[in-house]
Amino acid sequence: MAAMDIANHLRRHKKSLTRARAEIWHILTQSEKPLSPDEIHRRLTGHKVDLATVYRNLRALKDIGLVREIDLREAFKRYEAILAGQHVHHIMCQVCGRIEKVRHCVVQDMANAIQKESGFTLKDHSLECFGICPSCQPHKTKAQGT
Amino acid sequence: MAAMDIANHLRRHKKSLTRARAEIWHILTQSEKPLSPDEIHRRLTGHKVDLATVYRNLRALKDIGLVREIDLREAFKRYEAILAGQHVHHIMCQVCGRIEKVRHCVVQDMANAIQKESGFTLKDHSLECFGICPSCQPHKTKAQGT
DNA sequence: ACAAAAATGCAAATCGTTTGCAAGTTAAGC
DNA sequence: GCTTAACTTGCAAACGATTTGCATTTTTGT
Ligand SMILES: [Mn+2]
Ligand SMILES: [Mn+2]
Ligand SMILES: [Zn+2]
Ligand SMILES: [Zn+2]
Repeated sequence: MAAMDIANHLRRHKKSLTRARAEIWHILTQSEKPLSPDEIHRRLTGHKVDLATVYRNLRALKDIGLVREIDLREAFKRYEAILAGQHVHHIMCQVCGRIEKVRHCVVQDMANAIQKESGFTLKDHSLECFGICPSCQPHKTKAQGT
Repeated sequence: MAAMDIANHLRRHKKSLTRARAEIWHILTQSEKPLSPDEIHRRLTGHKVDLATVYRNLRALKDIGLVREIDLREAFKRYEAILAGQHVHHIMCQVCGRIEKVRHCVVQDMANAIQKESGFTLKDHSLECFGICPSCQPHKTKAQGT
């Protein structure tokens, strides 16, 4: 989604391009990881924006396909801009919480199997991974014999 | 997880096998789909059990690996018994809400790619699918030429 | 600039889930 | 079977993320 297109995309869906929306969109496009509504709210610097407005706008942006909602088993959801129609998943370190993108998606390969097994037509999926990031890898030391 | 083993599994974790736990476990093992805390609560027939107790027990069972928590983008989480250490995913119909198990898991194949791309060691993942079930498939009619 | 449509701030409401505490139940050893 | 410590429960209150009603402000299309 090119920066210029957002206004048109919004207009097509009868949504206005407001100050809050522009700023939220900018924050999301600049972030290297998905952000929570509260994180976004705290990064809003210009004109004051209510947290409820952040929630309303995230939902609006999600509804028209500009933003993706992500569940990483936290108390809240995270949101990220969908750039160039990209499809990504995430992996979160179970030790330090670091989050990275995973561009591989092997689920398409699964769709046929699912179709045969259950008769469902696959439309969408969530795949979130959890593991241990390079910095948190347990150091391999020689066994100390108890 | 054989029915007899649950008591031992609980004991190993310093948990008691209470009336509520036994009944919740029974309900989960009988259900063909993951249930919400409220659904479980409503299915409890014997001695009265508080909803808070259902939540506490679901968490306890999850913590010791007897139960899996599932997020299907609803307002609540669902829970299912982990039988025989099985690893399953789910697919939910976007039209009627029907939920079925997906036994295929292609994520393992992805682990190597993730390891190479991000250096993360994969420990766990969530994969939930959304689509259209056989009953809800749009009927293919001949094009009417507008 | 103008009227209509959409969005916002603010405060209150929602709602799934959690928690403190006193009372009840279970586990384990005798 | 008792006895006690550990664990669990009911109940009501608290929590925290998210949503909503409504009066007011901003944005849009002409
Ligand atoms: Mn995918
Ligand atoms: Mn899997
Ligand atoms: Zn880490
Ligand atoms: Zn269906």
